[in-house]
Amino acid sequence: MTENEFLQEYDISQFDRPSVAADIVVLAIRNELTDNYRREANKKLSVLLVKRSDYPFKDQWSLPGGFLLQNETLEECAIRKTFEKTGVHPVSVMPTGVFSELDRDPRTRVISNAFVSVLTEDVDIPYSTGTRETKWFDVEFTKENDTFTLMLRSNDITIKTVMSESSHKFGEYRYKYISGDKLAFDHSLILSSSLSTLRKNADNYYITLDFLPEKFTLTQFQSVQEAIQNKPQITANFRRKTESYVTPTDEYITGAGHRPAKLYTRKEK
Amino acid sequence: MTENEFLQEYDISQFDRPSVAADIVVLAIRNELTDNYRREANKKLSVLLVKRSDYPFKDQWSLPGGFLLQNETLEECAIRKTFEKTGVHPVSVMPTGVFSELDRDPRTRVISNAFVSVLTEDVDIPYSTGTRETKWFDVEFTKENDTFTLMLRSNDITIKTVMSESSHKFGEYRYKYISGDKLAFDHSLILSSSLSTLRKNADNYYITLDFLPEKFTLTQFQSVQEAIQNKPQITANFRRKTESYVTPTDEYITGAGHRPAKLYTRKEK
DNA sequence: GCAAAAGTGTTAACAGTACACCCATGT
DNA sequence: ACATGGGTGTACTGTTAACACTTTTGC
Repeated sequence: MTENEFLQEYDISQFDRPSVAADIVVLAIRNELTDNYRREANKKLSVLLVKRSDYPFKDQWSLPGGFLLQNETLEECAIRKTFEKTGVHPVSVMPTGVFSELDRDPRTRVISNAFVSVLTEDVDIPYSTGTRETKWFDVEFTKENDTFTLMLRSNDITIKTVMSESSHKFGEYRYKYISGDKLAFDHSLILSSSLSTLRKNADNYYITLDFLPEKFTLTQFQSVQEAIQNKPQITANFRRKTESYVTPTDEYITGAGHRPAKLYTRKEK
Repeated sequence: MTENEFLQEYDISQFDRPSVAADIVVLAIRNELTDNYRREANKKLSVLLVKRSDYPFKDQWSLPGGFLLQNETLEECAIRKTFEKTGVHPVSVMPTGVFSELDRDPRTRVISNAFVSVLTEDVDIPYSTGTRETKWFDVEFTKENDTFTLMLRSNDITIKTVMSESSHKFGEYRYKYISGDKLAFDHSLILSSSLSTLRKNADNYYITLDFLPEKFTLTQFQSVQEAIQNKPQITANFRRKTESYVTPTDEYITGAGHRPAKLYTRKEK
């Protein structure tokens, strides 16, 4: 038998196959409102959640996501789903892990591939449009002793989940539920794990830069870095540390009530 | 309709489902032979490859791997496959990425989940047992300008693949084939990508420690670190840098023709 | 005794931290 | 004028690199 004959007779239905999905943690840096035209807004990290309209977990909040189509890669699936839910077309998404536990979906075996997308350009955040089924939630993920708390807050909804770390091998973060509210499926765990992975990886500046637009100011860069890692930086030091990662252009941003900021592009490695 | 009624009527066959597989880069630190009873052996990184006995890619070398069973997670699948091919039962394996390109398998759509396992305890390496269909190959993966070369050497076989980097976003390394020999499927690319991911992650000492046995000497630790990163360390400095990652026990290894070495355990984070 | 690995001490260079300070702008 | 973010200089501090050196063992 030749290779061609073999392939013609190959029967794919002889193996059980799980369903394969992508779930995306869509994050945005939300500017808090200020009454001062000069003052820079406070930055908060928000995540986009979708209220499920069907079973299973009907009416519960979940990460956007869906099943992989036959003619797309997982990254393409994640980008497509992000676009369908937010209207934003990210150039790329960051993989944060695969969730293959047996009972994570009550319908059938589903392997979920998690991704993170950080939107750094201004998004129209439908923060309080009553009846929509997608909403942005402020994210706080904090550790106290061995307990992790995920707080998700929209203007009228608070989802609080308490977890512990179930494994921390090979730089992967995995959590298990202790008490409190839950998102649909294991999405509270996927969200926590993806956020931890993003935070850890973001100490490599290239990863933050991959989320920024082509041209950006150093303050923008610093804001995104601070929002992701939830840690303030001293400007002078941040600039020196990131000096080798960026190239200055000769363009400036004006009209902000203070000295114009130089635009930079990322330096290729 | 209730959630239970929904689940009873749910038809999983309505969606196309790809096949899901795990492929494992099984690495070992091979000791080169020495004629001096006192002298420490030179350390080389080796990878376990399997000669395919069936179509497709019949008679070509490939990474061990196989399809996910319904009652196991991807990690369990990778551990099972590692055991089936090497006889070694690793406590855990490190995920290094998902390969979901459309045409990577000529039979049908297959999503491959890549893992790395580093065996740090002495393995019986069947380095030159003629007719076996699994063999250890010395690994060299080097970069020159924008060209990457993967050299795999067994005693009588040399597989040399030349590649370029196809993407380097979000800390993921992806390569594309330029010229030379190939492993079956896209396994040359998976191997290169997994090795790069391992090397980068290994600058976090916890990841190297995750591969070491419960008790180890600092020289063992340093050897594994050096083999993975292919970079010699100055002992005095290595010890100071890793001091906060390990806890000394009061056991010693004797009988090596020189001063006994203290055994250490990894310090939990 | 001696070769080899185990393990320590000393110094210099470098990168990161904290903070004081000046610059350029729109209202 | 002035508040604000943009941007720079400097002194201090902790980490890392390089290398010289001592200790302990089996043959």
